[in-house]
Amino acid sequence: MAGTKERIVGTTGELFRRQGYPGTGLKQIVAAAGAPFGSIYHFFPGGKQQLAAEVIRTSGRAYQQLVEAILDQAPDAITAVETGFAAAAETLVATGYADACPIATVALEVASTDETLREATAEVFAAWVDSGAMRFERWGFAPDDARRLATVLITSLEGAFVLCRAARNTEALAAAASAVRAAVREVSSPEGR
Amino acid sequence: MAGTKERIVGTTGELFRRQGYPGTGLKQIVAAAGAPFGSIYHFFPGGKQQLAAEVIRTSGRAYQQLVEAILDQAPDAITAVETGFAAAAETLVATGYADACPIATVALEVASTDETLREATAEVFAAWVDSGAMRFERWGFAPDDARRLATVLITSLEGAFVLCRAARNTEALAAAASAVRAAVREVSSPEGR
DNA sequence: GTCTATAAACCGATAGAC
DNA sequence: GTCTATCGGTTTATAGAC
Repeated sequence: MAGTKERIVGTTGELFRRQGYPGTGLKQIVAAAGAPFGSIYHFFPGGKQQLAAEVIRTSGRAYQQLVEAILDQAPDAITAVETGFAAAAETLVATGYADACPIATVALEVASTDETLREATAEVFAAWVDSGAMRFERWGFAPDDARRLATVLITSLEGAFVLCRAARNTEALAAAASAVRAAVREVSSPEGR
Repeated sequence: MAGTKERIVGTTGELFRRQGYPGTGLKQIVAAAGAPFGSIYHFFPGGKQQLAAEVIRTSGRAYQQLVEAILDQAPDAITAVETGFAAAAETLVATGYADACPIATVALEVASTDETLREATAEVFAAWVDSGAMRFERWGFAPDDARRLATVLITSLEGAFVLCRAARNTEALAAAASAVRAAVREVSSPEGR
């Protein structure tokens, strides 16, 4: 039994993921959330921007926990990459190529248009990198390698999401996975470095 | 001395790159292009959607030629990856993290909302992969490796653009470049395959 | 605090003068 | 082919009843 505010934030997150920030109207949000229009300005006096900032941070945190749950089951980095990309592909297909990254669309939209929201997306991505780096360190990598590999993992997923959603197939996800595996292996057995 | 239509298409491309599709108004387009409002519907009877479709294909083709010009100067794949990512980082910094991929924002926005425009973005990405694959073949890679590496190159760039524009630094671009290099090297000297 | 009504501005799209 | 005026409709945001 979620409160009205939580329902608005959750619904807005789903709409942002599919339609982006300017593409989603407040009217559509309250209609989908089953909430009265005034509730938005009751809970978010700062209007659409304040709602968006909270949505970015909330769905960013939720997605991070989802990915962490997957990564933490893996015994090593290669297995983690394998299962992570497989799970992403499954979700993508199962949702008709709609549910990829919850904030990427908004991140690109606000990067040059809304400094407040850009900072919110930057914080989310930074938290993801930190979270991933911690796990790569746990799998035995040195701090800078761990940070670099976590960045590689996230950028590869994000880039593959763009191509896969456009093409409506998972080819880019498979190719991206192979590159991340290569990057992990190169550090694990550094023969040409 | 570009015609009004070409000026509208060019201006719209720049606005889409920064603000996305629903975030850019037709009024803003004609104002920025110095064209009368009626010209849009004179040249694009299908309205905003038809204009967007032409913008996606046009800027997709232009960006492809830009990248090809860089890749064709490289003697081998590793050098090409190196200079390609370096050029992307330079452009990003020089434009205040605005000029990254010309169609990624729109691609994510329309992927689940406009089937016509989604197909346009899919065609552009497919052409990019074909173009890159041809060059990797020229550098000595087998057809499927070439296609996979081209896909890796494009997805890595796209994903890095998302994080770099959000964070306003080029760290993700550097990490992504290292992964693409690793993927190329792994095929060049396949010891663990 | 919940909900409705409405304001003021803006949207895409159209009509029609020139 | 250029340009302006305007139409409905929708947007974000607010005022105020309950």
